[in-house]
Amino acid sequence: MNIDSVLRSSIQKAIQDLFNQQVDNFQLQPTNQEFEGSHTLVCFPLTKLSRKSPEETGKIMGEYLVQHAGIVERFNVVKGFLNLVLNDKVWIETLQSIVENSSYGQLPERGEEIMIEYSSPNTNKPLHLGHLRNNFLGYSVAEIYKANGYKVHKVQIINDRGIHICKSMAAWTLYGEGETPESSGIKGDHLVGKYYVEFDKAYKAQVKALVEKGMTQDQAEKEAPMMKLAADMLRKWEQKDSDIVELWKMMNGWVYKGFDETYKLMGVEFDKLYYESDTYLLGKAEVLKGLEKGVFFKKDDGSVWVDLTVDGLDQKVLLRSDGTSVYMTQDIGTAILRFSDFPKIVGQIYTVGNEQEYHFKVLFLILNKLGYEWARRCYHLSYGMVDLPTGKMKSREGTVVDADDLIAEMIEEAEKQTRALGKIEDMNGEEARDLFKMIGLGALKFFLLKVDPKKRMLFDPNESIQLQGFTGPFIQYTHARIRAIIRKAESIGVFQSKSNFNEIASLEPAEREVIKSLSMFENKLREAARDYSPAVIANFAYELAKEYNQFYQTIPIFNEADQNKLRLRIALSKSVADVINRSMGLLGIHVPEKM
RNA sequence: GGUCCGAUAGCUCAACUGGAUAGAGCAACAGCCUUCUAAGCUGUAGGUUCGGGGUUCGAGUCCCUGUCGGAUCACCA
Repeated sequence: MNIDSVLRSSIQKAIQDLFNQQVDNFQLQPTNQEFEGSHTLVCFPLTKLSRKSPEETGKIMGEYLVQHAGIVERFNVVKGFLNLVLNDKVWIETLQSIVENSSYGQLPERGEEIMIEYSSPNTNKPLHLGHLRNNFLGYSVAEIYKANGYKVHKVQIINDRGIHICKSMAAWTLYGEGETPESSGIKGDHLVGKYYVEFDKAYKAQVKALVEKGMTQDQAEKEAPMMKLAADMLRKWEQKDSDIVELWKMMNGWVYKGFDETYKLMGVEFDKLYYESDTYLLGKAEVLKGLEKGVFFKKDDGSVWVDLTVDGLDQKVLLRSDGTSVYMTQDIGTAILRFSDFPKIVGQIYTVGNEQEYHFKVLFLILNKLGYEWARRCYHLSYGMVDLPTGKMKSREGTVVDADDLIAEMIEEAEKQTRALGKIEDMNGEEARDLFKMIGLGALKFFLLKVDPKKRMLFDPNESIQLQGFTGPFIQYTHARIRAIIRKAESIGVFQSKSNFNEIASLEPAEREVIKSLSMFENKLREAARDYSPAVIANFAYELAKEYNQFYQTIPIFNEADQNKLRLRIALSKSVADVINRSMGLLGIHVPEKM
């Protein structure tokens, strides 16, 4: 049963009967901890209907509900707030229905498909902390949408061409001496990244030398031989020069192999990959069509523009005067391509940092102007930058936190702290390694996902490896503890008869609180999807675990002589473990049987 | 300069979209292991929600204004 909707319709009926009015937008909120009750009706807005004081209104409503709504046991009114105490039978029935619902936390199929893009790295350097936030967010939002009944397609666009990769290619050609991942033992993406740094070093030295010889900064930046070489490679690549294309393929191949390893470690995956080298020429035809339709306009020099001044934005170039595409053109083409690849999707979610907010605003406006109905359902999942205690991450200053290094450190730290507690002596080597990985990654993912995606966040390495308090491992630990209880319950045969809680008359407060938390899960799922926010799930999972730990601490489960009550406690525990497992799964975090 | 975000306990974050005395974790202090895992639980202390106006029964939340951060405004991606 759904308590909220039952209660809402009772309240609606009460208003109807008492005040002879049709209202359905009254405010029903959770009761504050300090007052008795679970649901609170805010009475101020109702005073217009009742023409009585808020207190009086609350009292009348409360009395009516106790008499007519079967589920309200008693009430109290504090100021204008009507606090409702539901009878324990309702909570017991709620638990019963959660226990019996094997797909609790999976909302019904909507028959809609949606696409989500995330990761989308450049191929000239390895992934870093910013990519971790991006990937974890994208993966998690995809899972949240699945749980909301959507069919989800996860994609990324790999920025595999352009001047950035040519820089790495240029430096490798000059200084590489044939070095490969195999010959050096360096992971492919890191090796290519190494030459990207080499390029930058050599380039800067050349610019400096030219400026000292009297060139202006601008001129020097264009004239430096390193840059000319990279630009030349880009030109040759576009002309499909076979030597350059071979080199490009080889180095990108190294990077992909490296990325694959990192993605595997991170536990993210994709249903389809788009490559910029395939899509960068798309969109031009669309722009020309739009030009014919009069959606865009042409300037005297031949360049094509969109005028967004009526939308409060500027004019934006879509085709250069030489007829070539820009980034925006390509994104228009890619969006349309994706809708023809997946004709059933109703929209797209782009997981991209907030520095590109303007870009996506423009992109969606343009798609809309081109007449694509689905443009309304395109959403930029914009997230804030990750800062370090030392300030911003800057690749040039070497303050970037490398994804592979960070994950390795987290796992190492998890191992150190786990071993120190001495609880895993009976595990074999492989089990232990899996556990360290689960805990290390759980800590990292939870740390990055518990914060509202929109907000920029601070990554403090010391805090992220903490395993106590509002952390992933705290929740994993709660799960492991419950699993120990379930194992014990199984060994003494508690599950042998089917659970039926009808004969239980009342609950302990701690039990009631846990059921209350459990019952919020599906609402949280909807909220998380609506807000594109895994943080909603992270907060929920934490609240649930905390609530359960209080129960665990105050009530010794197996001391209970009444078999029905014992079964209820075991069933309650199992439901918590299941919901923790499921909600952590939505964050891409695994939970252990023991830790 | 225009536009858009943000500012909440010493630190990191919440606050059900306008509701009650603004909540957690970390750090500090004081307690709880012969019991189902102490990666836990209980308590103490910590606040002019950046400043100033306004809107109303009620504002951390909405409006105006100022201060301080950040992003963005390329025939770059």
